[in-house]
Amino acid sequence: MNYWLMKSEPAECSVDDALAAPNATVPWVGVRNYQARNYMRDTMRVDDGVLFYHSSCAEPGIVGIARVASTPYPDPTQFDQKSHYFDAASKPEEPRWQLVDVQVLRKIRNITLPELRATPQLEELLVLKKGNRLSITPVEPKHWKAILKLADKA
DNA sequence: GCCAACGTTGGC
DNA sequence: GCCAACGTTGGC
Repeated sequence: MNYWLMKSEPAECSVDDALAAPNATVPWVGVRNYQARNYMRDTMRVDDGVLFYHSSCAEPGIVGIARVASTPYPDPTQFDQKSHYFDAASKPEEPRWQLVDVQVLRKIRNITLPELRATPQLEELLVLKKGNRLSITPVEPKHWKAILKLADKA
């Protein structure tokens, strides 16, 4: 069992949007970075833990606990000419972009970026590292536990 | 809007 | 394969 942090822009898909979807499950569309894709395609397993993170917004932070809810499959938006994520170079017989479904299990209070940075146990959390831009990063078990503990603090 | 950091592209 | 130019991410 592995753990992950996955960034989503709330203007695109917030944790509330995900909760409102059938089974609180959304396809993680729009990843167009090979390293992030490789995590979804090659490393993620169903039931892996996911920290749902809001990025590019007023209060960036971890807002939900989720799980990987499917095996990888082609991101349909890469073939949709009207989509912002359309990729003309990707062919249906050889899809370039794969995704997984993510199911939100519970919404938590927003553990904000400043709070994460102020937590000594999270010093090595990848998403806090300088220059990190990856939208999907692995999370160590000790970091997962520390964040769950923070989630339940008042 | 700014800008640091990083990824991708494409000419050579 | 190198690397400059360009595009994107994402916090502030």
